[in-house]
Amino acid sequence: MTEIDREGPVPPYRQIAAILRDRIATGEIPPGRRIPSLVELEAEFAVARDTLRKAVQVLKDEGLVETVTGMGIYVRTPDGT
Amino acid sequence: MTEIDREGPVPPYRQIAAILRDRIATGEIPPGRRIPSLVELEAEFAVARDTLRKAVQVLKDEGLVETVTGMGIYVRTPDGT
DNA sequence: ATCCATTTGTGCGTATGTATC
DNA sequence: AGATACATACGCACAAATGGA
Repeated sequence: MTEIDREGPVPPYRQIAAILRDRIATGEIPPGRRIPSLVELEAEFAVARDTLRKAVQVLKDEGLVETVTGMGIYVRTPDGT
Repeated sequence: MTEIDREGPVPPYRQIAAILRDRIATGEIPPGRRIPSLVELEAEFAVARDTLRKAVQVLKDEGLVETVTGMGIYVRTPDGT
């Protein structure tokens, strides 16, 4: 369980986005691989789906990940995919 | 078609769980027997599969039923199975 | 061995309502 | 009023297991 600071000024969805962004940057989650499902992330961060959706949306807007309906959310590779 | 109250405070998935729990308790659906499939329940209660999934999850947590992929949802017997 | 229909399992996308700050 | 968060519900797509033709 990863702790989220609910007191500070940074909303949970931004904190989670930052954490996932870091995991991608460090290669902990390499390109082409799927990131944990919303259900798993829900358990890890103890937040609602809605919050996770927003966090993922941030990464999608940054072009770091892309979602595939019925499959999951994948880390984008430098080139295609 | 069994009616579900969508006005009250009790969410549909809890109402459905209660209905199925009652059918099991009264013996209407005896131990070892299969419960109607999700498709059939979908028709009976006019709700989405996601809602039924949650209702079934409640009964699974209570140890009343168990699911078998490709087969169905079965009422557990006091002893095994 | 193959194919297909059935059934549950697992994902995400979207929408609505409520509550809090 | 607006942003954030949570719970619930519905829809759609794909995967895996089972059983029968």
